[in-house]
Amino acid sequence: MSLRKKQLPAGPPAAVSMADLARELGVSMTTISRALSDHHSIGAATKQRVLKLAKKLNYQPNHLAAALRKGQSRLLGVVVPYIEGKFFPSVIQGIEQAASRAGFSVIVCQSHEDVQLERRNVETLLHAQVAGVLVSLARNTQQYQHFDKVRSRGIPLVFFDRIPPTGLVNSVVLDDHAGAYQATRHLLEQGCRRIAHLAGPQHLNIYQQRRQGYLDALATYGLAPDDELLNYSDMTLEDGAQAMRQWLALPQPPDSVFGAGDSVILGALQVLKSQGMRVPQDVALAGFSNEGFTAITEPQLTSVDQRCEEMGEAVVRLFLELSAAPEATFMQRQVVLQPELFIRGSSQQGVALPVATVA
Amino acid sequence: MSLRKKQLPAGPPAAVSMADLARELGVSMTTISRALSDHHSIGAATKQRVLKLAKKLNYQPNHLAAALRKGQSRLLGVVVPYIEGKFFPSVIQGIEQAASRAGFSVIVCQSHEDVQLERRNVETLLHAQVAGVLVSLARNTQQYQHFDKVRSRGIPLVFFDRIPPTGLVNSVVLDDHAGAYQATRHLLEQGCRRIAHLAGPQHLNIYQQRRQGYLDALATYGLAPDDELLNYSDMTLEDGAQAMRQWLALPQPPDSVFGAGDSVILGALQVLKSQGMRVPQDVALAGFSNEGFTAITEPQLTSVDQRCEEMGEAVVRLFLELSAAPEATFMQRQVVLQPELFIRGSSQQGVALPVATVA
DNA sequence: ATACATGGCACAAACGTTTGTGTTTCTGTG
DNA sequence: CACAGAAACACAAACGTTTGTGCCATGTAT
Repeated sequence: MSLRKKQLPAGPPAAVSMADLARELGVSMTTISRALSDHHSIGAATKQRVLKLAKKLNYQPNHLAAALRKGQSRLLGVVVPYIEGKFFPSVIQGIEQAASRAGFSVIVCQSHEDVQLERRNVETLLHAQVAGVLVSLARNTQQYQHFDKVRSRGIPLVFFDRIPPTGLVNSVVLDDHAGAYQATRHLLEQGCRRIAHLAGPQHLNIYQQRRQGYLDALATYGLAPDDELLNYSDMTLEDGAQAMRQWLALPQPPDSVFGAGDSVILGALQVLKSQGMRVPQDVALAGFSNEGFTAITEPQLTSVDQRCEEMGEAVVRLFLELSAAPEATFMQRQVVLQPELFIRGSSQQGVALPVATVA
Repeated sequence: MSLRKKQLPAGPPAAVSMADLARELGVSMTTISRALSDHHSIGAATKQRVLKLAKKLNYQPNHLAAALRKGQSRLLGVVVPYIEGKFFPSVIQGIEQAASRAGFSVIVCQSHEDVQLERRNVETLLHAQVAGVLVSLARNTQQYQHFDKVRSRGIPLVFFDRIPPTGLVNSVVLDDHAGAYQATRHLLEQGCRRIAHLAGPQHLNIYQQRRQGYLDALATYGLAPDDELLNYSDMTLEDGAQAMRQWLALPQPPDSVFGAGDSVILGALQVLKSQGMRVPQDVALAGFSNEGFTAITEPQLTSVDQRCEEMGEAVVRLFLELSAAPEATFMQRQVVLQPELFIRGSSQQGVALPVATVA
């Protein structure tokens, strides 16, 4: 009724497409498409006109259509066991950064340490036509056929941190062996000689490596490993507490503990304190992952940092290489990052100043 | 050269499409499509044949094409300020669960507390043709035009936890006021009368509500608020430490502190311990969020739990309602969840048994 | 002046679905 | 027997891009 310049279509959002631009400018859609993607066969003047009108009409490219046509989207699928804690969020953070720089978006799925869900997640990602799949394995994943589908579709597949035992994959890992070796050697340098180890499930590469690093460090000092001091578990806080209680009951308890995780070390710490033992004087502690809470326990926990963001970026870099060289999907590259040991009060006297660090 | 049953196409992944099924079965693509989506105009027998062949040939529907045709994907976009800590991962967890039940996948983006990035994230999601956008605002978001685009496209928009001050949106929030009220009343019931408050940025609805809950609880006990005991900050650990030091220097220091977050309370705790004050005897503490670390400090921290997973599920439920009633995009619904107070040692003697709980 | 390369653009066929509108066959009813 | 109506399926046009190829001007070398 009122005198508007143009009667806006009432309900529908009225998305503006290339066809609209083409009509408006009196050129073909080809020209529009090529102008927007900066194709060489389009004149500079035309490009300008197209760009300008696109801004003006607030043209939003439909990535779905593009993806359909090109058979490839700008989506990256990520599957992780969980996103609590510090490690995976940080890695994802790194992935997002690098991905968005390269013009990719990221879908994150959690497997909740369950192969079933992991399988379904991979399906979901394939359905979403992702351009790549980045995976850190669930704890109980022992079979890997669900990943064959990814490769058979020619989609780059990169594992990180928790990778399949067969080396025939592209992967980014931390040098877990080196991290464990450093931590253990640090304990040795503090004078410890009966060093216990809280190990994780050995079918996971990372825990295997950490255990080996521990053993090798002992060997360097000419120490034989003591089976009594080697505990295998799922690395929960309770697991650490239980193991520590058993060790304290030994005729000759350990003088220090290196844990393949931080929670498990926290469990040990709580038991030690409840039994009146002093940390690090009676028993020194070192963990793995450099979780956030390592800085707020008393004493603070020495721990191995995993370069989370770097790992995320490396994963994306590797993906980009793979997708640049389509034939190279069957390549096997492994990127290894170096960890860093954060020394705190749980393993060294004089460092245990929790409040001083805050001041 | 060798005698295989069929010469497999060498390189290409050879994705099987509806056209393939149609050819194989000698029917039209229409039939295939309708059979797969269980349309009523397809005979039961035909449906069976199609389903069977689909399984056999391992047919994978191309969601992109479907989304293109239908103008809507099965993707849900989520924008959160960050994914560290406990809250957002848990909410996302809830979202994922509910979403996958409804056949949706989830894209997660972080705004890193930056409006700029938030804006870009929303763009990215729109480009990905998401079916819905679920947002928790960045700390410094004060303008909201970038969300108009979403609504103008007719895409359901749901805010959660951190929502715009204008009530004209669909949202899911915690009853922050009730949570703060409960926590403060709990301190009052412990005999505290000089209760300080570590408040957050007041332009965010949640911190405003928490402050008000604190004030109202005081009022219930006939206590007037003391400006000296009200501290505003960004709620970091350092902020909490600094405020606590100032309060301890007062002629009449507080006998307890309620913090709008857990980190900020942790900062206060560390200062208290470093100055030889006993918690909760000299100063009782209560925080907000029920972060993981509240259970490992000494004493453990009393805190308000935010029903994270429930929130995630509620967000998706609301989204589903909105997308079911397309016209209702301009509806304004607000779902309010009730928090739960977890009482631990920092506010009540006899509860502070950190190790006993582990045993 | 003819031949030839080149820049700048248009045609039209894909990509894999969904869906409104036929078209055929069959069953039951008047 | 004729006819309405349903059941079961096919046709073909979308959805918004990308891209190989073809066309027509120029401009340059011969």
